[in-house]
Amino acid sequence: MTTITVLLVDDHLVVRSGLKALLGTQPDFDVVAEAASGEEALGLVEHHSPAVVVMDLAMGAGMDGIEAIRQLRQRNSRQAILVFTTYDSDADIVRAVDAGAMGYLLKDAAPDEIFAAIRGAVQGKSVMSAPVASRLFQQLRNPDEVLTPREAELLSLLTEGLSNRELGQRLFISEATVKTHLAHIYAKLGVETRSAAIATAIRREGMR
Amino acid sequence: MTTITVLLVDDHLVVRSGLKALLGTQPDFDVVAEAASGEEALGLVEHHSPAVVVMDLAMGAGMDGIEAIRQLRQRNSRQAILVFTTYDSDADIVRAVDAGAMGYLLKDAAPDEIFAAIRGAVQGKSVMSAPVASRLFQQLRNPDEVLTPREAELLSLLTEGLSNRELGQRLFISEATVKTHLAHIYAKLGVETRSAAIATAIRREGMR
DNA sequence: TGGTCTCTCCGCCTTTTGGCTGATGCTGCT
DNA sequence: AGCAGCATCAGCCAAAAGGCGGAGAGACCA
Repeated sequence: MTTITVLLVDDHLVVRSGLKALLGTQPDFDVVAEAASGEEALGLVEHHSPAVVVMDLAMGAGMDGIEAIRQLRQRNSRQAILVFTTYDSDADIVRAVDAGAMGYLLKDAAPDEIFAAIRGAVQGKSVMSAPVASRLFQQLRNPDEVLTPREAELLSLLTEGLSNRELGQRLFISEATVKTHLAHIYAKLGVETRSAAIATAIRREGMR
Repeated sequence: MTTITVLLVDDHLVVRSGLKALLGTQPDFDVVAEAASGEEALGLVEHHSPAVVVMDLAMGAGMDGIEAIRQLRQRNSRQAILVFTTYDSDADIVRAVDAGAMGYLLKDAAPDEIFAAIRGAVQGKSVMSAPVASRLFQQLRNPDEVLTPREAELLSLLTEGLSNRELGQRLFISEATVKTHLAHIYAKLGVETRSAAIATAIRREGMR
């Protein structure tokens, strides 16, 4: 039995100590360090070279989890990165996998599920919670409903409450183009109005 | 030194065990039970009569934290109830205090802050995290920005993505009245458009 | 080469929203 | 009695958003 060294990254102390206590019940896990922010995580990975990084996405201040994952990947570190977060937002899942995460777990996952995910991650297996997986499958099944990068960008700005004119200025495109994109977004989201699009977008993305 | 019995209520196992580990470092705390849902919490309070109930607001399924607090209060139980949650949403704070919570802590609070809050709660003191307190003060200082019940009702429906016409039909008022209410809501929220109102409303309410 | 996506842009027309002013009835407080 | 706040409604007008059809440029892939 090989020992698996783990770095925990979460801005909430209670979550870190809870996870640490949980992993402590397994003989093959060794939590070698904890970080409360993305910046801290980068430094600790350097010094400890853990086999697995378990990372929350929503970090209170500074670098968020996605960015931390991206930077870890760029430094060609060989850590397996597991996302461990509260919400199963479509955008977060895609972005995390895109950034190089090996797996995606929800915080309400059963202990055994968490253990299995970590053990799998070091072996190169990617593991995700059932709700997360089903979301991804649905996206694969309905490619029509997947926003293009540009559309996603627009939608994101839309949830800031910008007008068409402002959207155009911000993205350096004409208002006509903005309207075209919006029409496509509405169709894909299955809504008829900007308001409904904002509502579903914000709710869907898990927020904050 | 008296021992303070505590019931933890949170749907996330890691949070519960983290909090338990944290409270375990203090000699005067005794976590007598844990619940993963509001329903479970009600039963456990019956059997254990803890001095303090530490409760998360966002429970995955079933009864949410606010409702659990309300029901505990109705059963004239003498427990001090502490809200321990991730987001400092205006609405949640108000509703929790209204339902009978003694304090409102954020999950990123420092350990000492958590300890102090629990010890204070049994003595009838109400404690809240600094960001939470400042939100409440701001509401007291700027009563102009507090929505009337009717306005809040409208805003809530607004975040469903309804049009003015639909709002009117739903509330049995004319479209003219809807517009009047909306104008007031925009002014109080400090926004100019429906979109921005929806965005700030949903974000402010903490969501999920 | 041809087909498909994506992003970009146009015009025209209808509907929706928002700003402004003003007004009524009710309630509660002083 | 008088005043303030709330909820209700109206009309008018300008601005914003949305629906419809069409279209060109570049990327990518079979």
